[in-house]
Amino acid sequence: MDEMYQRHAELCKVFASPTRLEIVDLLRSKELSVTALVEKTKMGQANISQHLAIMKYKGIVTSRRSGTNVYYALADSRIVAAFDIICEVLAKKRMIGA
Amino acid sequence: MDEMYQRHAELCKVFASPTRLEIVDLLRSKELSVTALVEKTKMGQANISQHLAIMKYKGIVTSRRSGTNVYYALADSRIVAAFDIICEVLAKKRMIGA
DNA sequence: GATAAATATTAGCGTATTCTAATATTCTTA
DNA sequence: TAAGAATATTAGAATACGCTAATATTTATC
Repeated sequence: MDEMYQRHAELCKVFASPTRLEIVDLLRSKELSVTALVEKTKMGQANISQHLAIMKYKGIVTSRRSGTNVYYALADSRIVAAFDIICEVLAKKRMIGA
Repeated sequence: MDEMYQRHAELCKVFASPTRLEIVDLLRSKELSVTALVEKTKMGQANISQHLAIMKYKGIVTSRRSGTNVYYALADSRIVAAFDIICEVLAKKRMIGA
């Protein structure tokens, strides 16, 4: 039971980084290569690779190789659902002014 | 746009701690005093108070004083929905064996 | 096989986080 | 107003995190 919260927290840590959230958002509808993610996020390549490695290890994304490119995609569509719920909560907070 | 991911991440950080997740879970159906939360989580009082302060600042919980007791409750029921979605994703991962 | 492009890995620095111990504050009751 | 219960705050240590720079690996093409 206690270990369950630990596992839950480990998974949530994935969403505790702005860069990883941006990656999730970019992958919500289609897979993208590392290069594409680097261009869109305007972050360093090593950094993006590290974040993708973390997300893959946590089971949030999958990867597939095609030539020299590696394409990443979300492993579970419910991730987007959770993402959007947090956005709703944020939007509500804005209105209240918190 | 970029700041949106920052704010989103700040909110998700609340769920990146096993102790805070346990607090959210304990508060899912009813408000509880700090003492009750300390007893149920078996963590130090200072620690629980700190976590509650973080969660209150982030707008995840509300508090109400009654005598010497302070009762905390979830501020938005959708928090539980997001919590449960992550649990579903975790359960699926268990089956796959990741 | 050498070269070039795409991606991954490693090391290290600065910062943030979580916990404990000690102390302070708030509120009730006598 | 003094004492005790509930809660909050502060300081400090150990650990974890996110980024950059440099280097290594993988794959395709010549």
